[in-house]
Amino acid sequence: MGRRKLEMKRIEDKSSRQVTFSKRRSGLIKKARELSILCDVEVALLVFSSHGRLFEFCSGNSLTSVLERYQNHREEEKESKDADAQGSTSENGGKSHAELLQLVQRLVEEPDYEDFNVTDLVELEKDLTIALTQTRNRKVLS
Amino acid sequence: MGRRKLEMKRIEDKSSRQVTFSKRRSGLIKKARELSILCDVEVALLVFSSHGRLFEFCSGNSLTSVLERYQNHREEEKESKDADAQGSTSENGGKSHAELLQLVQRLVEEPDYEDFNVTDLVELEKDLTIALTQTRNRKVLS
DNA sequence: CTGTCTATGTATAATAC
DNA sequence: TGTATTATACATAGACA
Repeated sequence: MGRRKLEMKRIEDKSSRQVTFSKRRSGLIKKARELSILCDVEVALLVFSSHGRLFEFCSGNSLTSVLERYQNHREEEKESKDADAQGSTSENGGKSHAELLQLVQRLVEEPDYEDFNVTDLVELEKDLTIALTQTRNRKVLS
Repeated sequence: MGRRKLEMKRIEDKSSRQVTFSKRRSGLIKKARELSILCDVEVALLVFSSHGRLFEFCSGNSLTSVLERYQNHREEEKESKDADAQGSTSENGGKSHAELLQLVQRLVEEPDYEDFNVTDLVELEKDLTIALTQTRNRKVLS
């Protein structure tokens, strides 16, 4: 977005890093504001400079209210996870991707694989959904 | 940034609004991530869709830790405001803004003002820097 | 609703002051 | 140290699948 392409790693030169920080920070805040206006959604953004200075943007009245909403959201999320964690193998969300891959592979290669029953399949579906969500999140970030 | 320029107001067509939300949200998260990597700073971003879904980005391990840092920052700020509301010359940062103003005024009006030596000037500079930082913080938060 | 394409509008890295 | 300019890279609106 400038004269040349930047590698995605920490800018080593202190001076350029500072300049880039200043420019990109305002750009980011501008875009956060645009998103909240155009799409009529709540947005909160916090940036701490390396020297501890705080820059923030918030679509509504106060960042505090957004943060409260975040806390509520986390609690609700936790409750719903607890609710269906009854069938889950681990607290934080099903099997590892490697495990899932093996499971799916067995299922595909051996259609009569006898350890599978409806309960297993329901759990498998849930794990795949989680894995899918995680993968999508990573994609957005790359 | 597309075929035509968008007005900065809520997009009325529900479908376009949703599409724009999806695209700009990923763009914003990507840029938040780039800022945190390139400039080696802490960034937290929260977006609530109109249907209450949460999308978030956080540069470190957990949003919680960033939010804690935010809370601390607010407390420190409150303390420093309280401090200079008293017109303090106290521990945490030099002279009151009123005192500084007088000092600078004397310096400007009387170039030969005799009480100034290098040590005083160094201290003055330090005080001005602190005052500047406090003013900037207030500006950012307003 | 998700992905793709592409013309255009924006953001910004480097540079000049 | 900013501030302004410019050349590029990037984001995305609209259209379509």
